[in-house]
Amino acid sequence: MMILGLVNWMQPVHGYDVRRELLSWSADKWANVQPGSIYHALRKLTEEELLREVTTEQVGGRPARTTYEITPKGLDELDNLLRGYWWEIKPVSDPFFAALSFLPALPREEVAAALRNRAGQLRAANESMALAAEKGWLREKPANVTWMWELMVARNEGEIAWCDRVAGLVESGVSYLPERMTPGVTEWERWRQQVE
Amino acid sequence: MMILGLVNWMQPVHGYDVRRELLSWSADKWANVQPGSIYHALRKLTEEELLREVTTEQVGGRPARTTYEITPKGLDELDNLLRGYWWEIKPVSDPFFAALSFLPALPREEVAAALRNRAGQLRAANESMALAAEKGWLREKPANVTWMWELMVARNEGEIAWCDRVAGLVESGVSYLPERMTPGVTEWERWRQQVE
DNA sequence: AGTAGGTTAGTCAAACTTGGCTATTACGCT
DNA sequence: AGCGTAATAGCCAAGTTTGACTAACCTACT
Repeated sequence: MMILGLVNWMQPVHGYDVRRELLSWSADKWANVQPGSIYHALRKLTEEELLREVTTEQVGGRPARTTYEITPKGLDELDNLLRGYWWEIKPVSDPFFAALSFLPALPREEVAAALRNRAGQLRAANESMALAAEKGWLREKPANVTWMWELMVARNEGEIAWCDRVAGLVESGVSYLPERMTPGVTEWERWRQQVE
Repeated sequence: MMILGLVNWMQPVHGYDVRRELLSWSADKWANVQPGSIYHALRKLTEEELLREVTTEQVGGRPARTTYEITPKGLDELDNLLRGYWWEIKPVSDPFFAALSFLPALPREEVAAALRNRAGQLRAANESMALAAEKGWLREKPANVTWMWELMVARNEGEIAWCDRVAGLVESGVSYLPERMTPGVTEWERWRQQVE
């Protein structure tokens, strides 16, 4: 868990601080930690004795805030977790693959257009990151943050080339079917006709 | 929803068929559809009137199987969903980013080793895909399946280069800290000492 | 002084996901 | 014939995630 690492780093902290830090990293996008999950996670980790409550203070009539810190057991577990993430590749789930697997369901022109558009979006993302690097924005961040961006850029570059290439193929009208099948009216084409 | 697309494609189908098809695509890895989710999804989609039950037959003492097909409303919704996936880029959540954000928590040699290892794993994955392409394995699949693989390969290539480059940087001992900060004993280093 | 709008801190029910479980039938092997 | 294994079909309780909501406080402007 991400949360454990953050608590270790920022301890002693209360939930709201963790939440703000995560949002400032836009971690809600690349980890799956929405605000609502945080408090649950903190309680669960405490139950497992990886965290420990420090104080519960209340300021005025606002909700009481509980502060947590990590336990030795938690430190150990975090070390394990981290190692796991570093050494193992877990294939990530990308909804674009789902789209891709239903490729024949959209008309060729649209698929090609969507691919070009995708390439464009990726290019724009890369450029804005490059821009941020040029201006000092990154100079204030630790190196690993910069590297994170560079990783995204690297992945995106591969994908841009792919998008353009496949868009070309789709436009060129190559058959989607495996070689040995005879082309003809497929299920998909029938569907298209129904929707329109 | 992925399930909706499959039902449309295979209709009329019962849950178990969908499950097998998804597993045969290893869709449990890149979509989040584990066997258990399928029946729930089917019922929910039926409730929303995107699907419709066709028959419920029973063979011997086995659980009765219910067959579903898509409704016109479902067809429409699927069309929308698909367009969304094609035209919008949704940043994917990758636990490796989490690892990366806690980079200073591991000793340099280990980070470098893990990165080299990662590059190696990615290379191996790419090679095995290339191999599968050479042998006829792909010839039986529709083109979009091949393209899907090529997309993974393309992304991986970018990442391999990145891994090697960053591994080099880490080994070279560059500071993780932003330029204007003075190097010194950081929080992280103190942690390392505690764990060891 | 009043009030609109933001910040602080956390709760909660509803939705979703998981993966292990059941119980039957079919198949392969000795 | 007997036995172990695999396939068939789906259920369900437990665990997670979500995002909308509350309710007080602060501050800055008119």
